[in-house]
Amino acid sequence: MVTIKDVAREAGVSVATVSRALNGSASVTAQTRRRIAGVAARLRYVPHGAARSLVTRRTQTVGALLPDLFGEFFSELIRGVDVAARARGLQLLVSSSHGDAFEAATALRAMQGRVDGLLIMSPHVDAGFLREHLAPSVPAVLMNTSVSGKHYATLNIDNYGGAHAMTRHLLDRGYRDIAFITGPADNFDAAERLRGFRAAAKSARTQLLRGDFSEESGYRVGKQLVAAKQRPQAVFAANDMMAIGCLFALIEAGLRVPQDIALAGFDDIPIARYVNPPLTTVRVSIAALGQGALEQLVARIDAPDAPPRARTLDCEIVSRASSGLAAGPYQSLHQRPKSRKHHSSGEIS
Amino acid sequence: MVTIKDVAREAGVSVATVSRALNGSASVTAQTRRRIAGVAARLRYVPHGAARSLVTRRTQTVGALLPDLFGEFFSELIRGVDVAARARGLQLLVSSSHGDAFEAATALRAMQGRVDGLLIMSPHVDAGFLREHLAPSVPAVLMNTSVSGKHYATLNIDNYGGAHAMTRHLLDRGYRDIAFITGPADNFDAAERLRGFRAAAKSARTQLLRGDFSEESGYRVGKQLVAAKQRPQAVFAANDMMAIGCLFALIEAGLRVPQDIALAGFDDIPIARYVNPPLTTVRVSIAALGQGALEQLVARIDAPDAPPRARTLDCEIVSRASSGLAAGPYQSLHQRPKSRKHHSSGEIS
DNA sequence: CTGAAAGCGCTTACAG
DNA sequence: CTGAAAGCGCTTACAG
Repeated sequence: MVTIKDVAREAGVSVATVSRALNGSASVTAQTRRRIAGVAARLRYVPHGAARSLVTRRTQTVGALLPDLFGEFFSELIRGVDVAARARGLQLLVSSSHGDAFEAATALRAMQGRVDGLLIMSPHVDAGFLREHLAPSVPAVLMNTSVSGKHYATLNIDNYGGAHAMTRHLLDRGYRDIAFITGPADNFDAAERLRGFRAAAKSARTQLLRGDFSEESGYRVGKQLVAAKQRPQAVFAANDMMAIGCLFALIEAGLRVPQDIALAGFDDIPIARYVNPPLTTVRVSIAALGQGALEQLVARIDAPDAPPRARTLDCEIVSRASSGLAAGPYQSLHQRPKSRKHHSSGEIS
Repeated sequence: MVTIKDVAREAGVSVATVSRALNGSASVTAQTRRRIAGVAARLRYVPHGAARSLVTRRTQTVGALLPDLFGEFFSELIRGVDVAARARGLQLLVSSSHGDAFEAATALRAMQGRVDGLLIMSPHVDAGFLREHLAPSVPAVLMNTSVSGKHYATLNIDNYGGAHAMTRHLLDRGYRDIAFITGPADNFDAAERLRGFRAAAKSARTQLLRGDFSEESGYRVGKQLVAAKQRPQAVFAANDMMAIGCLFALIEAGLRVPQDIALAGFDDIPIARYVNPPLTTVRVSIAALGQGALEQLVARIDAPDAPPRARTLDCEIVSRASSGLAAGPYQSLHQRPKSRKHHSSGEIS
């Protein structure tokens, strides 16, 4: 391994000068700097990150604690974080799939001391958990959390507003009898979406059907609806996967969407526009969530003593055929309003 | 910040003893160990990762250099890596979206010295690039690469075998006139898939149509096919996105799939089973790719001087309605059919 | 079984 | 502008 000593010896200067030259300190002759840079390049010198971190107290790394890495949502989230991190020269340490609070705590502790700050999104993380496992000195931003923004920086999707707007959208299209498929009872997003639906649907006939965010649960609810004596005019599912499961059940039973029953979801996952009919849904800019969270974290690292901010990201209604819009012309994934790239194993061109 | 000194003082022992107790060294009384563990917990002591890395020469971190983090493929890949890494107590540093070789080189250098080993998948990375930017002392595993396994550990998907098996599948179903939609000319996966098709289709009538892995290119090829005087009996696209683009063009023109023309893709992206008719395709276990790569890397870290291995992962044919299978009952994403496995080259060297 | 001390590779006041 | 030296927090031979 090549160290700063080797460079110093080779360039005929002290290690202090090498350090200053390579870190762009002003007090080095242009000539000396050039010579040192040349030697460093020739020797393929790469500074030892751990040694530097030990003395600077900075790792140039941020950690992301996520419930999962898989699926549309997390992959876009992490990419948003990655892009914003790269723009600031920060590395990204990820950790996910913590089945329980103990695993989440282990991951959280393992990250402390290796990162300058933490992005946290986890169902296991509440105020008590943080008090127990997160050192107060570690800057952190909580995402999609019910934890109060009083003591921690937070960034939430406007689940309430999105569900409210979608409910109004359905009401505006004339649907007066609307069923809502709920998400898991203990899920913060699900609760907020339900709250938004309830607030907007006060004047309508409503019913709640229990789901758990899975496609299967949507399918089961769809079967129930098919068997019911009186069907609602529209179904609003708390996420797209349930809406799609429900859609399959309705179509299997020979019902027409939206003529017999309208349908809407939440998330705008890519499959939403591929199903038949394409699904009306609420779009969340997930990349913006990731990017915004990283920027909030950087601000917090730079000014740890500033009061934490509680931010909320807007949603957008995407109206497609499942709520009554006429089918449009063919559009590829790449021509969507907000274009997103899709990679498969082959697309590593 | 709480350091090992604080724990030592509080427990009335030397820092050496604290270190030994906390790291599970045998030569510490159970009683001393207990006392120290108690003090450490009370003080919420977390060892400083950088300091430890500096002396142990281990970071307990592996880096993953990927072309992107977004989409089905990478999200599943990274999860496979993450799960395997967690099982071994390793952290995961990710870096992606390098537009050119310079960015990839920057990312590669930034990771060196912060990780114990590297997982590399990048279109910019070839033998020359590695010679230039990767220190020979850094253990690495290359994925989906054309770089020879002589000098580097590699892990590839069996693109050749998968394409070969799919072509045979189409031949077995009686299609004798098969068109192949190619991927980008300079893409390794695309070239291998083409090679597999050619080898298996020797006895059939074939034609090649140029695509670039994008949905649009598949759509364009579909339009060409519709306009052609004589159509092939089946189309095999080098990836699913092109197959889906092609499918839309065919359906738009009023052709029936598979009655008028059969269709197959490669990758088994989730959308493949949602389109109408569901798409016959080649499935790659991407999570297994990520997991396998991490395990190869760990082996390399543990035995840097062992000769590098070149491994290949099998693919699996997933037969759905687009190649003539009758539509089955409703199945959710999570209940995807286990279809027959084909066994090909398996492990080389 | 435990402690004193050296040292990992770097940065940064402090002198000059 | 440059160098000698201290020190970041930890681990680990080396003594005892």
